[in-house]
Amino acid sequence: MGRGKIEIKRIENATSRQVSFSKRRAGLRKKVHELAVLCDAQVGVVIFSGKGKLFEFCNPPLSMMELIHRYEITTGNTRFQETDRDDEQMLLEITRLRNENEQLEASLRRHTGEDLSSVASGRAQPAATAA
Amino acid sequence: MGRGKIEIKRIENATSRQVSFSKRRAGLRKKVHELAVLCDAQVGVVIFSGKGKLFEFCNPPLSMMELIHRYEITTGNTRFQETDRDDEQMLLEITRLRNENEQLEASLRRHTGEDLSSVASGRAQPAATAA
DNA sequence: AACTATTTATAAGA
DNA sequence: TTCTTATAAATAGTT
Repeated sequence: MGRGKIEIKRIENATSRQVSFSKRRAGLRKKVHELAVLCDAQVGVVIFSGKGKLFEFCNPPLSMMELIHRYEITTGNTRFQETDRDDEQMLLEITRLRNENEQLEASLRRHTGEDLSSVASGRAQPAATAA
Repeated sequence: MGRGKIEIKRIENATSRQVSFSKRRAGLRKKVHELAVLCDAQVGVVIFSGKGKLFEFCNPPLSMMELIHRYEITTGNTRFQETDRDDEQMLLEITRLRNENEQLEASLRRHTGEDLSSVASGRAQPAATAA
């Protein structure tokens, strides 16, 4: 779409490449916006230039990170699956230890009349709310 | 670009909307491919239709997940930061509980000659290797 | 799915 | 870089 037809292959001239990159990024952004609005879709685009500079666009209501999260949930391709499994095990371990602890304290109370504060020192706020 | 100019607002007719969605997705895919090849860029697109169906495209050499990873590293916007903090706290809690437990067991041993197996049942493999 | 009248995007030039 | 414009490409409405 221009003064001449072009082949779709890497533009060798660095200046032309940069100019096309800039123009086509703008074009893509517009297309994404139109697609999202016209067709009621959620769209996110991530672009890294050859030199590694990041460009991104994403239409409301989701942010790019939210969209990525939805993507990961939908595909099941999430590095969180592994993490979540570990977290679940840690949570189970914490629960198990707390129960064991309570039983030990109860047993100890049965065998002594002493205050347990000397052995079971003040407990900090638990951190076991993580998912 | 068609028989008539259209306003950029949600297409109310569901059939037209679906047709436009399909056509424009194809157009977008082509634009993404051209941008990537012509300008030597890495591009990834994620689209969720209104009904939640996922469409994606990403040019080589990266996969979408690899691109997302690069995105997260570049922006520093990774949900791992938060998760890591929670994991660290859980690990600390597990360590604290185990220490407390040991002390309780020791105290209990001091007060009884009994086997503790009745109260402190066999402990499972700890899961505390998560990052 | 195809067609095509139009609109839109953009390559090259200024 | 920004503007211009000739031309290629995308697509809205139609069949």
